[in-house]
Amino acid sequence: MKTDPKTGKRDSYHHGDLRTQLIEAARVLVEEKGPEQFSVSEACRIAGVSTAAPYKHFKNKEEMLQEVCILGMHRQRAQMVEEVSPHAPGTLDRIVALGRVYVRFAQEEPGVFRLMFGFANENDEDEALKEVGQGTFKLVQQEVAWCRGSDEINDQDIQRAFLLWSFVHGLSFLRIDGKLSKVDLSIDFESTLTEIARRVLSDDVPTP
Amino acid sequence: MKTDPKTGKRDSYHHGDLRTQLIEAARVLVEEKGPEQFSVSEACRIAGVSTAAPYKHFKNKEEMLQEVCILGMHRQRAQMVEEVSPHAPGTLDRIVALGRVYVRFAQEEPGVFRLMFGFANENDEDEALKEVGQGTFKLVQQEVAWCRGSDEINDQDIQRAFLLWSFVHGLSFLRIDGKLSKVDLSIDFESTLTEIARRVLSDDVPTP
DNA sequence: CTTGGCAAGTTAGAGGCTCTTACATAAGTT
DNA sequence: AACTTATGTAAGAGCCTCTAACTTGCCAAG
Repeated sequence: MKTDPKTGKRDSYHHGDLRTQLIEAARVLVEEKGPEQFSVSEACRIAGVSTAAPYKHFKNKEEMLQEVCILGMHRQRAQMVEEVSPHAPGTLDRIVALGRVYVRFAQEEPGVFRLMFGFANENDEDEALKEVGQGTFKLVQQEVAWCRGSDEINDQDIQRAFLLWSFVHGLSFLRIDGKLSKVDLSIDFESTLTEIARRVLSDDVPTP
Repeated sequence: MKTDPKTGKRDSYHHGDLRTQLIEAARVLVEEKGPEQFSVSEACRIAGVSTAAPYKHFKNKEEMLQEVCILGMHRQRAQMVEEVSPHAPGTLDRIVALGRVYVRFAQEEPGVFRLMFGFANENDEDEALKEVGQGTFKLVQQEVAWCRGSDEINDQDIQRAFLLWSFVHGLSFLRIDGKLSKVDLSIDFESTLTEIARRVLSDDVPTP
């Protein structure tokens, strides 16, 4: 059932694992050329099947990209959970860890990261997408509440979690869009994230 | 030289103002359907010319979108300059005004706003784009320096300006991507922006 | 062991898009 | 009036997405 990577020919008529391999091919292509430039045809060439084959597994191109998108969100979340775990609950370190994963994921998989947001707005109806996204945001809210010394998330926590999210989101996009190179200042992300978390989570900030 | 909006027919063989009208049609389409969905053919239909006509005025589709992009950046900058002027230099109000324009522009012209960033990364070579973008960022840096009580921009100012930019950038994108509606908390942008500016520009922030 | 059904491939093709080439027309210049 | 240049059209190559109809091979029931 294996495909020959050179010729794209298969042993048998049936592919065996086309759906999975198409998603992986799509992921690679999205990363290589950006979400816009991705074409189903090219993914077919990689998987070694006819251009009509994907339509047995996906409704259309969009649904294919959606799978890439969801897998990306799961990877991101898994990294967050892992990277947060070494730190004691209720510490800034955990919040910084979440931010670090966010920014790093954007840098390591800019194509998928773009897809995750260039996409979700139009496909807002999709429940799976919405749920994963909200779940990840809940992680941040919970950390903020713990930092405050409470298990319960209140409105202020949500507000502050959203501010932190906005910040790392903007930072991630500016970074992958190369806007940082124009700031001819090298930025240490670790300390920047810590600094921002401190400023957002402080209860009392003097007016400058 | 006028085109009949109903039939798309013209009085004369020559259009007279095709370049301008194509850019405007492109802007409208980018706004209506998003930068991805924009097609040159559709712009031609609106302008009432053959699909080959644009190629007398633009190298390709990308160059057409680039014009839309640059005009957008100029609009954004003009709004900033105007909205900042009523406030006294060296006040937080001016910084907040810049942020307000940024977020508002994203909301009022999400298509063009997306284009301005989904685009610039690939077309980094283009000098015109780079210059306008850097110029706008310089505005923020200058305001930050003034807030500090100096005319000279130092490294800390650049750093802080970049933090502010990251924040409003992320806020803008999360907003137009509808991620805010999922935070079932209504957010007052004016006070949020003020709060963030305060926190970023403070010299001394207590550790939470 | 045959056979009928189903899942998952194929080929062919419709209709859309970008962009090129060759030609046609208007407008300005000498 | 003739030449030149700018700006339009028509036709078509070569992509793309997605559909329809056909084919192949697996699996289960008789």
